[in-house]
This record gives sequence, C-alpha cells and structure tokens, in this order.
Amino acid sequence: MPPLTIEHIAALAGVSRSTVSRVVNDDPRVSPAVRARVRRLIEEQGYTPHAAARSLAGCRTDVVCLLNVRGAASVFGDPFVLPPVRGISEACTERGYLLLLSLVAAEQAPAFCRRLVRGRHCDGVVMLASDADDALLPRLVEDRVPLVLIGRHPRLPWLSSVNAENREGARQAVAHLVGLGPRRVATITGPRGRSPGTERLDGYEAALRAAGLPVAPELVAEGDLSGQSGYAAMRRLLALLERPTAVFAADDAMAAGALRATREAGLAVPADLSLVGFDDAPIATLTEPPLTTVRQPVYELGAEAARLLTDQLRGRVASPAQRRLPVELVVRRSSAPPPAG
Amino acid sequence: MPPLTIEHIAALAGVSRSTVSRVVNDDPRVSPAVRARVRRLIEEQGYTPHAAARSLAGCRTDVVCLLNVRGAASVFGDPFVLPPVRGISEACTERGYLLLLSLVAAEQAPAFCRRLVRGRHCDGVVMLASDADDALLPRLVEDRVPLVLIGRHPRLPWLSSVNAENREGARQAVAHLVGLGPRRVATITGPRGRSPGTERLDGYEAALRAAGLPVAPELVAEGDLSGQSGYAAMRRLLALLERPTAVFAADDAMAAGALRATREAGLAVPADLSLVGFDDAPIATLTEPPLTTVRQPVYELGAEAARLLTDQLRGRVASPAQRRLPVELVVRRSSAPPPAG
DNA sequence: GTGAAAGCGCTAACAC
DNA sequence: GTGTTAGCGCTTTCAC
Repeated sequence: MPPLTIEHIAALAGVSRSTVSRVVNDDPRVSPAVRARVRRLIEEQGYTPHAAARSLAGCRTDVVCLLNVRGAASVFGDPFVLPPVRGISEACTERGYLLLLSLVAAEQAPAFCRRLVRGRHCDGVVMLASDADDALLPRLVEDRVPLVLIGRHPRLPWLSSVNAENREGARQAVAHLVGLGPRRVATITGPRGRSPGTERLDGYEAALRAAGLPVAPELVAEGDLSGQSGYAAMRRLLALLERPTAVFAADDAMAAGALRATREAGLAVPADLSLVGFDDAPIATLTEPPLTTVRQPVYELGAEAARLLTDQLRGRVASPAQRRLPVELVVRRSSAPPPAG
Repeated sequence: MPPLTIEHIAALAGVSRSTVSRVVNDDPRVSPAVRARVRRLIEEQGYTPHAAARSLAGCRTDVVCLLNVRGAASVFGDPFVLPPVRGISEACTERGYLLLLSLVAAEQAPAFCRRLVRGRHCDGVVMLASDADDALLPRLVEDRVPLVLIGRHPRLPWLSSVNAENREGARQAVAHLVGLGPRRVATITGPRGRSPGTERLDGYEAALRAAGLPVAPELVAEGDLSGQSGYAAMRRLLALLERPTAVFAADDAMAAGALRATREAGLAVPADLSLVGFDDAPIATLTEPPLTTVRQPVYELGAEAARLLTDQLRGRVASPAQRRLPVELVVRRSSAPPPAG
C-alpha cells in the first residue's frame, strides 16, 4: 500500500497537495464540492497529517508543556494540585493541543528547559508559580517562550498568569466572621511579600473597614502556610490580653494548626472562637469540626491557564495577561454565631 | 543573529552539516579533533536540534505517550496510580524521551489514538491494562504502535507488559498467615478470569499445599475488589459452620470491608482472626488495626514500563516481552499469632 | 573521516 | 478556487 501522505490523498482526489492542505486546515477558499470529496477520501483512507512535517513547515507544534519542578509542591505529591492537571489536560484536548508532561528535578530544570524550548518541542509552557524559581524563569523569559503561570510570581508579576480572587475570597471569609456577631476578628497571614498572602491580608482589612471595625496590628499574626506555623501563630493570638473571638487563617493547614492550639487552650470551636481557612484543601474536612473555608477553583485554574496560553499562541489575546477566577465560601462547622446569651 | 541551525554550526566549524549531525548523534566516525571543535561550538552557541526536522528526517520522535482513559481508575483520581506516573516520567527523562500525557474520555479514545499514532506524535504508548478496553487495544495493535501495559490484559496476555509478582506475593501472605499458628485460612478473591485475581488465588493455593493443608472450596469467596464486596464475602465466610481464623483478601479495599464485617460479628482482629490484604493502598494504614498487606512496587512498575518500551523502541529487546517485579510483605497489626493459651 | 545531495511530508507565498 | 514552487532543518545513503 502507498504511504498515506497528503500527496496520496491529492492524487486520489485529483487535486493538488495545497488543496488537500487547505481542506485539512479549514481554509475557506476551497469549493464545497472539492472539500467534500477530499474530506471523504481522508476519512476513507484514515489519513492523518504527519506531525513533524507539519510543525517543520508550519513553525508550530500544537503541543503545550506542563513543567513541574519536583520538590516542594510536586504536582504529584500534593492532592491539591492534581485537579489543575486535569483541567490543563482537558482544556488542551478541547483546543486541539497535546500536553507534554515534564517532571524535572530542580538542578536539571534549566538545561532541560533549554532543550525543550530551543528544540521547539512545544509552543508554550504552563507552570505553577511556586515551581518557578530564579534559575528557571529568567531563562524561559529570555528565550521568549509563551508562558502562563498558575498563581502569580512575586518578582515577575507582569507575566501571564491565572489566579484565584484571593482578596475577594478573604473579604467574604472575614465578612462572614463579622456577620456572626460582635467579634474581635484576627488573621493568620501567609509569608509577607508573597502575593496570595498579601492579597488575602488586603481582603481581611477591607472587610473590617467595610464593617466599620478598626484594623489592629496585634490581631495580625504571620505564619508560613504550614500547620505548625498556624499553631504557633494562634498561641500568640490567644496570649493577647483581649483574645480574638474569630480568626481567619490564610490557608487550611494553618487553620488546622490554629484549631489544635485553640483546643489545647481549653477553648471550643466554634462556641468560643470561630475559625475560617482558605483553599478547601482535603484537610479542611478531616478536622473536627470541619473547617469553614474559601474554595479555590483548582480544576478551573488549570483549565484557564491552558486556555489563556492557547489563546495567546493563536494570537487571540494580547501576550502578558492576567485572569482572575472567582472563589466560593464554604461554610462548615468551625464557624458559627456565639451561643445565645 | 543568524538562525541557530545545524548549518550555522557547520559554517562556524568549517565542516559540513553531515559532520555536525554525526557529532550530535554520537556517530563514532568523526575525528576527535573535529568532534571537540564542533562540540565546543554547539555549547557556545547553545544550539539544539530542531525536534520536528529531526523526526521528519529520522522517522522517530523520541516521545512516549502515557494514555489514560478517564473513568474507572483515572490516573489522577486514584492515589494508588500516581507513583507509576512519576516512575514513567523519570525513566523517560533518563532515557532521553519526552512524555506526552493524554487523559481522554472513553468515547473519544479511539479517534484520539488514531490521530496520535498515525500522526506520529509519539514512538510508543504506555497504558494501564485496566484502561485498555476493547474499543482501543485492537486498534492500537492493528496500527502496530509499540505498546507496553502496566498489568496484564485478560484477552491479550501476550502484549508487552510489566506486572507485580502477584502469585508470589499471595504465597508469602498466606505463608505468613499459616506461620502464625494452627489456622483455617480463607481467601477473598478478585473477579475470576481477571489475571491478578487468578494469580493471587494460585499463590494462596500454593502456600496451603506447601504447608500440607487442604484447599477447601468453601474457604474461597469471590469479591470484585471493592470494600463492599469484601464485606459481603466476609459475612459469608463467617457464616460457615467452622469459621476461618485467617483471611487473605486479594486487595486492601476488600480487606478493609472484611475487617468491618469481622468486627460487626463481634470478633477481634487479630485476636480472633488475622487479616492480610494486597497492594498497600493508602487505606491499609487508615484502618484500625492497620492492615498487613503485600506492597506493590508502584513507582517501579511505571518506571519499568517506560524502560521496557524504550528498550523495544531502540531494538535492544525483543518486542512482545513481559517483566515481573518483586513485591514485599508488610506486616502490620491485622495479623498476629492467636493469644497464648 | 568527510562532504554532497536527496529527500522526509507538509505549509505558505505566489501565480494563474 | 486551485496549482506551482520553494523551502522548513535535519538524517542518511553514497561517493570520495
């Protein structure tokens, strides 16, 4: 049997390669009759254009790479980052892109990326902002790869990225706490200077101001997003002369740690103190009581990142661009109005 | 600046394209002097061969695809199947292959695969045997894609695959139970006809025979690998006139179900009945008591699948081939000798 | 050991 | 609307 190339289809259809190519690529300037005939032949013969030939001639691969630097929050270690992968994958499929998955050790990452990018293995890259260290990002930027981050990079905030509405989520969480009754609402923040932390702190302050409440510095305790740090921060808050009656923690791990500290102090949640976390991580439903929290649209974050990237690749969208995705307050049993009386 | 092609390097080095190509591909017939000079230039200029040009001319992509049909045991749904993905990824990197990740719905799978394979997007495919349904596998086989399964396919057992030593693992588990003292050892099997189930049952029988014990049909209860079915099977076993004092379940989910049934019957594990599972799935450490079980080398299963595939692609290994990986008995608190006296 | 030349299968100007 | 043509950047015979 003859090799199944564009040439072969062209011969069978009695047209030129270009015409077949146009049909394959949905170019409008082909007469309906010819188009139909060529389509039928393609179907009949089971012809599929050769990827390499196509990208060599067309200067595009229709492949997107998900780059994950192993360590810290490896895509496959943290259950909280798996849904984005599905989102990315499905959005890619939907847009006709293939997904290259690169899990790479931090040391090899720069060299690996060079090969990936200079070798034109893909048209663009998606990565977690938390994976983007300073050995990597500058090179990617320098090589001018279309790039979309999930989350915002602290030093390169202008890069294309997809983010949750951190500020608005925090505002809702704190408004919820304020709405439970007359309260002293404290917060346990993430590391200062890191963007989600700052945004969530902003939301906290905005909610207090909107309620006409003062923002007291002693009610703001800094953590590092770990359960341990949440525990420590909560102990500091509980040691205040006038202890808070509600706490908003910038992530669920810290909220869980704070919960532990609260109970160790002999206080009941939510009777003595209401607690709200952020992320709706798995741990939020494993504590007792389960945590009221702000759900991040994790699947959508991935899908939107892939959509933004492919939009940019197709020139449908200006190149550096940020997209924000709405979050949702999930009320569970760690927050409630103080007992009547 | 000039385009960074093989031509460019050749010009700088004062040699022909062919020579540079030889250097890049480690062809021995290049003089050491020339090789060194070309290497230096490549390094200096940061040249990387263009993937598409390379695969067009060379008829290979150096890309492997991990195909996962969404549904049942989606790679990203089941924590038990994540490590293989890391294994595959790392083995690919090690061998100089890139990994394409295709999560695809069952309905689109056949069409998607055709495009993938006929379009020469990859040189070979790895998939979970459990994902390989009859709409898919025959087409892949027909298209002659190099293919390696993780697990064995019931109807196409001759396909290349990587498997755990199911029989040996079951044998060890049952030998362990037998070794605990004078016992009636029952088993809860997986679905008959499915390969791991049959192998584990074989191991059960072999261990009993080796211990000089009879294989009693009433001590073999069939399940479907779900916790529910393990629960039901255990109730049947406990209803026997002479109830078993030890049970080997063909997976941890069934073992967990069996544990529940046992305690509901007022029996204590392991005092009244010892229980062993298989897989060392996350649930095995979440039960009380945690389950003695047989650990599958999940990471290695993935890595070995990728290695087998790439070995085949490079012609280093005959094409259909099976590889077996050793398992390990993990003794926890669900199995123990009967209390003294 | 090295170079010349012929493609690999496709896209994209450009002509008609 | 359709065909002709010139590459895309590389590997690989085949000479030398």
